[in-house]
Amino acid sequence: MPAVAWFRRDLRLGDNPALSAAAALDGQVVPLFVVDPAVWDPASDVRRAYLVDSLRALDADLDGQLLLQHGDPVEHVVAVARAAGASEVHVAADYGPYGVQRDERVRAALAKQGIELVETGSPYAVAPGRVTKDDGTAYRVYTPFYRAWMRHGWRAPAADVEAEYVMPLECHGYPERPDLPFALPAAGEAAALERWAAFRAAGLTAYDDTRNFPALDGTSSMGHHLKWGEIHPRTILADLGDSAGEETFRKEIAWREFYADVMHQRPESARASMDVRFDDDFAWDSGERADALFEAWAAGRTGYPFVDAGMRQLLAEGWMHNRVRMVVASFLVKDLHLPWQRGAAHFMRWLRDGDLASNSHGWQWTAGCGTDASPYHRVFNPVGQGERFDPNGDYVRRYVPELAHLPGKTAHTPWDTLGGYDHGYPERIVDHAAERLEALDRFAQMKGSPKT
DNA sequence: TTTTGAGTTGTTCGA
DNA sequence: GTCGAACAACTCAAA
Repeated sequence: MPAVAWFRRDLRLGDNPALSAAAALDGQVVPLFVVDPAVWDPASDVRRAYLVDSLRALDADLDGQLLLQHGDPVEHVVAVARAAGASEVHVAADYGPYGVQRDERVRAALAKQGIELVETGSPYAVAPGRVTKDDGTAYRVYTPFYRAWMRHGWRAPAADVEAEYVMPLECHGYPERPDLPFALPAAGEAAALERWAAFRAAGLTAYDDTRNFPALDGTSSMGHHLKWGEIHPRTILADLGDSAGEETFRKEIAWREFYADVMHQRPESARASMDVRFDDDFAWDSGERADALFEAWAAGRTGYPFVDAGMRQLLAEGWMHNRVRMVVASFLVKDLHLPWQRGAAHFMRWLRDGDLASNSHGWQWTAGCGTDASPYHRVFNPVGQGERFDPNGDYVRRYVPELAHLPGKTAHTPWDTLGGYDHGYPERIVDHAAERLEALDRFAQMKGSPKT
């Protein structure tokens, strides 16, 4: 009797314990992916295109046996399991706010047919909820979490699977892949393993030094592979030693796990500030002027070159360097006084690697309302950050053509440079020094102590 | 039990 | 130019 392996955010065959568990029954497996309107409909073109690419790669790895269905998972998972005569549906546990309730509904519907939903593993090295303080509650500070996560440890990568893949129903085919004005990086398990090998060979040793400089190819670019589970973090961790670069990269993996753990503990924190004062009491701006400022930010027309380069990179590539993500986030929240949720939604729309937990909590860190929050007085200077992390101005010139004529670091200060505005670059939409003081003032006006 | 010190990513100001 | 202090309040672990 075959078992169903229902893929969701684990689009790979290697190091896949849920797939191994499905194959362990009698070797026959129905590999299923359901294109769920609840996930598909709100997704941007970037995210849709990447998902289609990733599904095609998985299908190829399965010799064309991936069964695609479109619609409500409750309906389709049950129908596929019944058609296959399966008594078990195997999944990797999903800990996201939507995934948890979806899986509850599917579990209940399957149970009515005498079919079991079996969870094996998760998209994390350590499943959310496993690392706790001695009193059993969850960590709210990263560094203690990291130490406890290291002590907890994780399994070795799972063995390769031997299975016969079968398709008991007609396949619905791929959803339409939107045309993008740019090329996405290659999707799929082979591409993920290739990128990981290349990064290990070329970038990992210097990662500690180079990851903060957006003009360099110093980051791993593994985010989109991890987001869809084309590689498991455990596969990555198994390759990491103790050099400075490896330790720093392990800590980045741990950030992903920390934020997933926090969101599991507080599902509403995907949209709501952990410190509720920031949603209830804080003096965010709104209205026509605020909307115009938001549009300028989103389009990369704030007049601050480093910010604009980042926002334009996002639109041009579906990706933004992490250092610049922090700078543009700080600018939206502390210079424009707009709520972090507006920026987070824009990021999730455009980032090919947008992960709900990391995105929401990264923004909350910047806004000062989240777990392990940035101190309120930590306001990034958009010019200083540019001069420090893009000292030659290469990053700015790459993404802001109106500044391409300005040499070296002068690209960061067109207002101080003769001919700085000759090619149509916009004036600064706000005065950073003034808005920094305004932000500090609004924080000071918020009453009481943090309410989490 | 209480106390103490550290805690991803910063900036400004004054000496 | 460099350097330390100040910019809060809270969480957590260790002493």
